Amino acid sequence: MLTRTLVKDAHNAPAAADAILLQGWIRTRRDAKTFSFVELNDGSCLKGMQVIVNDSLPDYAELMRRSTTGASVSVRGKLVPSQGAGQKWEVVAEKYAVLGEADASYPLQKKGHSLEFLREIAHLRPRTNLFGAVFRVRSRMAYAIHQFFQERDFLYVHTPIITASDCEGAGEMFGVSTLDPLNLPRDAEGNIDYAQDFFGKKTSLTVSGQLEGETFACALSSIYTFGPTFRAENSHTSRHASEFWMVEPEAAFLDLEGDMQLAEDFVKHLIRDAREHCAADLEFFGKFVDKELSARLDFVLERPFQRCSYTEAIDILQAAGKKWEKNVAWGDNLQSEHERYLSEEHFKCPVTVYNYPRSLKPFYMKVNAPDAAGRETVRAMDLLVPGIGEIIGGSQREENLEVLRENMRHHNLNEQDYSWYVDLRRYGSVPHAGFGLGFERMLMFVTGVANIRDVIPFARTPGNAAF
RNA sequence: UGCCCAGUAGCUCAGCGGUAGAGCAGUUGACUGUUAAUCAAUUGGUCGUAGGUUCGAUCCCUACCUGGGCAGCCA
Repeated sequence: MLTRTLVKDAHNAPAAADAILLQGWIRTRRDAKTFSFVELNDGSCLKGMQVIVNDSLPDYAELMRRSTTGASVSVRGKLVPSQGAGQKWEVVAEKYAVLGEADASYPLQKKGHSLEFLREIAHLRPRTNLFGAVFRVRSRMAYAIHQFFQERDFLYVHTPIITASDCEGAGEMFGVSTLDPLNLPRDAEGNIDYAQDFFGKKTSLTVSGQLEGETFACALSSIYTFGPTFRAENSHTSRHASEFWMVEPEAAFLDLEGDMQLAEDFVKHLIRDAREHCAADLEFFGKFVDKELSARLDFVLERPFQRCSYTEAIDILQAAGKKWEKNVAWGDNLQSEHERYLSEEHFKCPVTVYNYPRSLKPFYMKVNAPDAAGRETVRAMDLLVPGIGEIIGGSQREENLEVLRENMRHHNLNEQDYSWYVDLRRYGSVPHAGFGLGFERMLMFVTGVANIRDVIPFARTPGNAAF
């Protein structure tokens, strides 16, 4: 029995072969006088394999009638040097079968489609060059994430998807409930009585595994999570999705400085890995998606990321001599236009902004000593990247029990709701830090694809959960 | 959630007060070691939905729906 060869491997064959078996989908067919060219793609690589089907094969006319774009075929034949210029090898079919036809209603054509249209046929778009390439890179990057952390002795921890904790500051949550919405139980005050719900309390889909991740870092030293995350924000932008994947390393005995370095090494590792293992796909993106891609990725690899404190960033923005939509003053959030200016115009490279005003950040971030002007900051950091903006957000966590409690009061949080989290500071507390990287945003950066909906297999955005 | 843009053939778009057009795809034929093949012919549309203005609306107005962009929220 002849085993199947992937198109990718056939292209890399060291020598001609008397018999190989290819199976895949037809991208296009071109008929010549006594034979047809059938271009077969199986998703293993960008480039299809050119198959020559001679009219001497039995049922040639009928086979070609059924060999339309989108049909699936099984081809057994000889791998021979191509007579044409476009490829090294081609396959001369000896046995040729159409497994599944694709009639005229098949929506994918040889010529380009708009990304908006392809989103409507998300079940078929991986059959296009662009999405095949995107999802090959996505798969490789997921692998590279594990490789990076495993090599550094970070343990992979599976934090819960359904959670009763609210990683405050991360965003709105999707509720998880089995209560009948038409007949909700009420407590004495008329509020929904979650005590009668499935878990006996109010639960939601996770917005971050960070708090749970910290508990494992405070036992196993260095951990990471990598999984889906859910935010019920009504965001309509090209870089927000309601369901996305996040990588969240957390390490004990790590400070903000080390956290920033880890983030930089991590991002560079992913880019280097994509360069090495997805070269053909990246070349495709460089040609059809973003002409600057290759130069930008090289540039990012070559230089250290810039670092600048929030306070310095404010000074830079105020000295920029630009008219801002929103004025910049110490204590304000950096707006999109400010972040863009820093990474795209001022530093012209990825930049890590750190030590943000305490008032802007969640309760768990470690508080710095006040500066000369008495201003309070926390050890937070955001990695800003040209073209996308924030790709990583992280911080050193507050390990001091009393300061953490004070922070919780400051944020109007009930300590009882976070008792297990507070315990980490009560028993053997250690300095620790971590960050979250938006996997899709990283993919946008690596591929040059401008919309987050196009780097997720099936995008969930407000009002849209087809498929 | 706010502001903005767009919905016309299967796809990408043009038309814009007088009743609908192109390219591609499809179909038919020709030609050819082609590779987004080429050439010729041809099929295909209650112009997003509902109201309104008008003698007359795809075109102007309003609302809604859908898609997209930007901002906020963040990753």
